[in-house]
Amino acid sequence: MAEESDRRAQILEAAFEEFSAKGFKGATIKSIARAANLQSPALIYWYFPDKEALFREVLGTRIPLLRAVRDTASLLDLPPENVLPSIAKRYLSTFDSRATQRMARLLVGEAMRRPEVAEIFGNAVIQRVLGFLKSYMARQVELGRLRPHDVRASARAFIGMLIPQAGGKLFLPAIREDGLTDDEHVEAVVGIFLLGLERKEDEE
Amino acid sequence: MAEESDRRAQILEAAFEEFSAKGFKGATIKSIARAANLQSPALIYWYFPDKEALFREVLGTRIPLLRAVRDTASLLDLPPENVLPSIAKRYLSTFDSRATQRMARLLVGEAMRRPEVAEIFGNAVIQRVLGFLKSYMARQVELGRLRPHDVRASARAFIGMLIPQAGGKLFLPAIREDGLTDDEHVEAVVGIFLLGLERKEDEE
DNA sequence: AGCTCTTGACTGAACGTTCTATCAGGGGTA
DNA sequence: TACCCCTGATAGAACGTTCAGTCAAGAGCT
Repeated sequence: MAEESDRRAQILEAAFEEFSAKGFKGATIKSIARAANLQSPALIYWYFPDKEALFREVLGTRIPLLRAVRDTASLLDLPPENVLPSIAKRYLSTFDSRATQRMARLLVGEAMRRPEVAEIFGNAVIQRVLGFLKSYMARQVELGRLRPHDVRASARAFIGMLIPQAGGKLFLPAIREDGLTDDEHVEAVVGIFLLGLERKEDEE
Repeated sequence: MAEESDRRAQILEAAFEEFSAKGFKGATIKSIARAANLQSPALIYWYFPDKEALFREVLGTRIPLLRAVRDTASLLDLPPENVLPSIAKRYLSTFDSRATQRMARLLVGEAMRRPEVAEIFGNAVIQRVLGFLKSYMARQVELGRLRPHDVRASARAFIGMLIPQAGGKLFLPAIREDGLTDDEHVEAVVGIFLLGLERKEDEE
């Protein structure tokens, strides 16, 4: 059980590479076999019943549990001046990893056409991130560190503010043209966000 | 010149439908012909040299000049309390149109795999929106209505705050689950944004 | 008017290639 | 021998594309 078959892993890795670069339709069994250095594409069918199953397994084994919101229970009570910049930077730096970039391209690209991928994407990634942010915001309102507001909107807003910057890394070089660095962006938007949600002095 | 050949338009429409639903690889000449009610797929080759050219023409003729940032020169001097909610609502309501939804799916989906689509997308849509927002923000800073700040970051932040909500309409039903309406979202995030960029009382 | 010739729009059949998937069999190890 | 891992050949379908040819509508001539 230990090795989980060298070959299997090798095929999965190559399939991940091909699928993320060309999409499900664009990647072929032959191209995957070539990328995996297999002498014959037929070998793939020894490990996987068909292309569809191979694709599903790539998705299943490679979905990243986003580092940015892992081990977050302990963060709930910490003040936003510390937590938000840290989350934002971790979130953006996630996209510096080649593996994450490929996974994101794969997920976003296929989610457009395959509802089941959209669901995986929505549940595994978006829901988790938004869910954490909502509960964090709610907790901070409770603690009186943020003014009362609709946390569904602020959670969307916070993660959304980072998306154009992430998009620049992923597939839109046009965005990068003005040379704004991650740190500059995070500092600016967290500043706006916190001032915008500051508890008013005359309240409570 | 007036009609631009009924048939041609008919094929373009069907191709748009097919490409946006299944992607370039997923849509076939045959499926496009069927969608266009042609008796023979061969007819497509009378109007277009090949599939690639058909795809390019679909992109070229269907790219939306985003309503949200059209005729914007006149907005530059108007105060953000009026302009920003209006832009945000127009931007989000754009995605209620089926044609825009399909175009967005097509652009985002193919931009992942085709750099030339990413470039079109980047230049035709993103650059225009971000460009307008940057100059608007800069102008408002000049007028003393917003505090001085990095407009590259605030432009990204403003449009970004709306993206999760737009994504919910496009392909991520998971986001819609908490029932936040466009108007609620816009009101909340514009509130945060404006408070966050308010000119401080003791300045100037 | 009647006739032929040309042209633009369209079709069915077919081409060569590429795709996924199958299958009979072979080498290595126990 | 028996089993697992692997291969080459190939089936069968689908792909984009080409091509010869049909057909209705008009142009030009008589």
